Amino acid sequence: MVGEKWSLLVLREAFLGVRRFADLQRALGAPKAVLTDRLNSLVAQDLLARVPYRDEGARQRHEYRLTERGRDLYPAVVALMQWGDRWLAGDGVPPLTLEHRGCGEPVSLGLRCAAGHDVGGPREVVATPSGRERAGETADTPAG
Amino acid sequence: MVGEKWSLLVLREAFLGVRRFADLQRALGAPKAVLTDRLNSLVAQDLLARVPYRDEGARQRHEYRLTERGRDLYPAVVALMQWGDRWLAGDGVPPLTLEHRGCGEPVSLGLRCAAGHDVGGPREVVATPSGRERAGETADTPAG
DNA sequence: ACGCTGGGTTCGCTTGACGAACCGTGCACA
DNA sequence: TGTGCACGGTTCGTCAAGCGAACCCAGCGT
Repeated sequence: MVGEKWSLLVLREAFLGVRRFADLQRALGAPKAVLTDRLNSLVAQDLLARVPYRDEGARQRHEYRLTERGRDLYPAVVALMQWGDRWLAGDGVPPLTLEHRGCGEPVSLGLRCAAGHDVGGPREVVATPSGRERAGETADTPAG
Repeated sequence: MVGEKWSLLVLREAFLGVRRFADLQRALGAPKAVLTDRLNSLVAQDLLARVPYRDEGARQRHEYRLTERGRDLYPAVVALMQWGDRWLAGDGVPPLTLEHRGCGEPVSLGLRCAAGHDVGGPREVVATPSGRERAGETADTPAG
């Protein structure tokens, strides 16, 4: 659903507060036609909403704002950003630090279980489809 | 980098312990040619490694295992899975619950700041490129 | 010698991404 | 009253990527 080339990038910009077509285009460098298409499908999927706005002394236009469904993708986007900051540092794009509004401390994303333990990675996790056993794949020792 | 259509799907299966070409192809339904291509580029990007194995009474073959770089994408994949379980439930694919190995409690992904506060969403976060101010976009009230 | 299996490659077609050019509405200014 | 401009698109032709079906090859068991 977010597998098309620009979808996640558009959402990332949306999370950073970019809402206008031209700003998105500038920020991403995507061709207009593709951006139009991607925005339309994000709207169709109810990840973005097209809302009218008007600047002082300008005609009415539309901007694209996150819906609840779209906002809920925030962790996924942050996870990818953190990965990029960790592994792709120095590729031209400076890392982006996220700070908790008010408290000012850096924000990070972590996996933890209901008992409060931090989870380090896929090895510490067992996946079961809705409680039942997963059929006999090679799944007993994941992710090595 | 993970924007090609199947990359994240391949990684998801990898996190679930699927390592073999044929199993990946069965699980994903991707055409062989595309899967080959995707696996090669994931290997080239050092997200997967191609390691030899041999089953009893079979010839030596290769399987694809996550590298550290690849394993580090786990939070991103989990985030997308949780999003899917929340918003796409009932679309045929049953949700997958992740349990902490040993403790048995369900695992979930959360955003929190260094002071220990849970962060609810993009509104509670201020993004700054490596500490400096972001240029005058429309970024003062993000993600509405 | 033969066939089976896993892991591919090749082929022809369709779909998507791309940049450049064009369009149309409505404001500002002359 | 007309001209220019900016935003937000659409259209067009080209080129890359995704697709299913068919084919291929190494090596094992029989």
